[in-house]
Amino acid sequence: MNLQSKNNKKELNPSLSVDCVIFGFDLDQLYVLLIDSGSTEAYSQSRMAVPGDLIFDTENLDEAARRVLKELTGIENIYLEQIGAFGDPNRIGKKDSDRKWLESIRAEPNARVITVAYYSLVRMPNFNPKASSFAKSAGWAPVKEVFDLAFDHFDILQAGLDQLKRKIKIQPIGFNLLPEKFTLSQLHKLYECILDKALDKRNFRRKILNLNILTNLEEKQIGVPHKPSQLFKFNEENYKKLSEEGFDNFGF
Amino acid sequence: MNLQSKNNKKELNPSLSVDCVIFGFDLDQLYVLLIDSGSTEAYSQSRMAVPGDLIFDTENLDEAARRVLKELTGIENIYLEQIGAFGDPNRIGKKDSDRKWLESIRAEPNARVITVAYYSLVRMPNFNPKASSFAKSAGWAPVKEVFDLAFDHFDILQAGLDQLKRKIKIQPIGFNLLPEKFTLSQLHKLYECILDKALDKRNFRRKILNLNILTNLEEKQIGVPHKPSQLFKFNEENYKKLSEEGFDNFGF
DNA sequence: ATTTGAAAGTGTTCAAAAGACACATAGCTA
DNA sequence: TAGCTATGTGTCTTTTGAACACTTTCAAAT
Repeated sequence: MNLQSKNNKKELNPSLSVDCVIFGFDLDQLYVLLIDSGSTEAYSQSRMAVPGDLIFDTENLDEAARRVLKELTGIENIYLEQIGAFGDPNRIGKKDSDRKWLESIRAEPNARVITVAYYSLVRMPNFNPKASSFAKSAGWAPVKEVFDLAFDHFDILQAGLDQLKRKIKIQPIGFNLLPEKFTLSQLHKLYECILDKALDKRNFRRKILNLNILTNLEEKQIGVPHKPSQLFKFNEENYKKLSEEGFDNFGF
Repeated sequence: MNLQSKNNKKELNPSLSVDCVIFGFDLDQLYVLLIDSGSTEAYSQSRMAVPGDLIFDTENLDEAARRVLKELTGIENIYLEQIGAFGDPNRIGKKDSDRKWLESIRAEPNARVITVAYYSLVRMPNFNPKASSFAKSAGWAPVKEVFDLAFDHFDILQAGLDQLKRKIKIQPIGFNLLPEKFTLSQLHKLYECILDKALDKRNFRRKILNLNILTNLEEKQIGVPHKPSQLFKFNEENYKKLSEEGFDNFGF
């Protein structure tokens, strides 16, 4: 940082926000939590976006992201990782609909806003949007059915998804999307959804079991109309040992 | 982004900067370009930092980073990748020396500054700090000998190094650090320096040659006091083909 | 009671890649 | 011409990845 140029007119004092791409998984497909930032008095069209807020004075970036998540979903201690900063001068004013919305709602609709994007993984059943007060118009959308979002939020979503794909190959963060007790099939399905490709069932099981980061709960599914599956949970201690040994590849 | 809370006192209008971790390689070890932001009239202690500047009104984040690089080194078209945003409220005021420096040089020494960090890879001989007008006090420091930098720049350096390690395993960006013509030993050494571990010579050669992204120039080193080595160059076309086929692992 | 449907669970074989390892060669220099 | 120094090369073993099909268990329907 070179802040010697004290009074250069060209310098920037933008607003700064965080935006959170919140992923969920319902044992069948991957979802993202979207809010409808339209449907206000002044702007009535639906306008899906990733939740976010301006950053406060005293909080660091992670804290701001956690606050947004907490306010929206009530959930704390969520898995959270920074995607990066998005700061195109025109990022919030590219589309007509964005400009109209900004005019309807902001004192300075042309002010530049730079955002720091995060993605996070939550256990979907822990958050039912309908039950939240904040989220009058929040809901889970299947990631594959999202094509268009406010501002550059579609780019942010894609960047989050890319990072999740990369990350899940080198750290077992996927457990944050599953219930505490889960079956190998569910885990298998999760990896297929995130990586967006089919994985051989037997090979997947062998590999994940060989990692030794699952504890077999010696407990079975009940009430399912087929052979009941063993339930497992994530074994954090073994995972710690594994990572200390310098583990860095799931190889899926 | 949820900008509905127009006039909330707690919101933030920070300054925004970019900081660039510029890596170089002299065929022997990895270097980082540092500037001495001390040695001004008002503050005379040496104070090494990564180069950076405030972001201007009209430029996007990548452009700002490129501008900093250009101004400092005169080099354009450098390989550049965002590391992420660093925004701890206290990131520039943690150390006594930082606070003193800020007081000596800034109108509002306590103003919050959020920075977007980049790392970039340059061919060291293309930039000799001594020859640059801007960089009266810029110089290359061996990465392994850097222990302490201004603000949170040491953290930023480490984050850049980590990202470089990760990235070089899935994209051959290392060529940006080598001269256009290089030997396999030089490439080998580069990978060892970045990954900070020994790699078997024969296995390395086999793997890198099998990728088919090197063109043998049928040209030899001259004047070396040992068996002269073949020279190679990076074959961009073959690399493009390779990545389109879905290549994502160097496996070192 | 029997059948049906649906997902669970399980091993082997083949091919490819990773890892370990040692000596002859070419050019400079003294 | 002897010595130094880094180059360049191949094989074997082990590990990992990929392909592949049938039996089992339970609930639900008949």
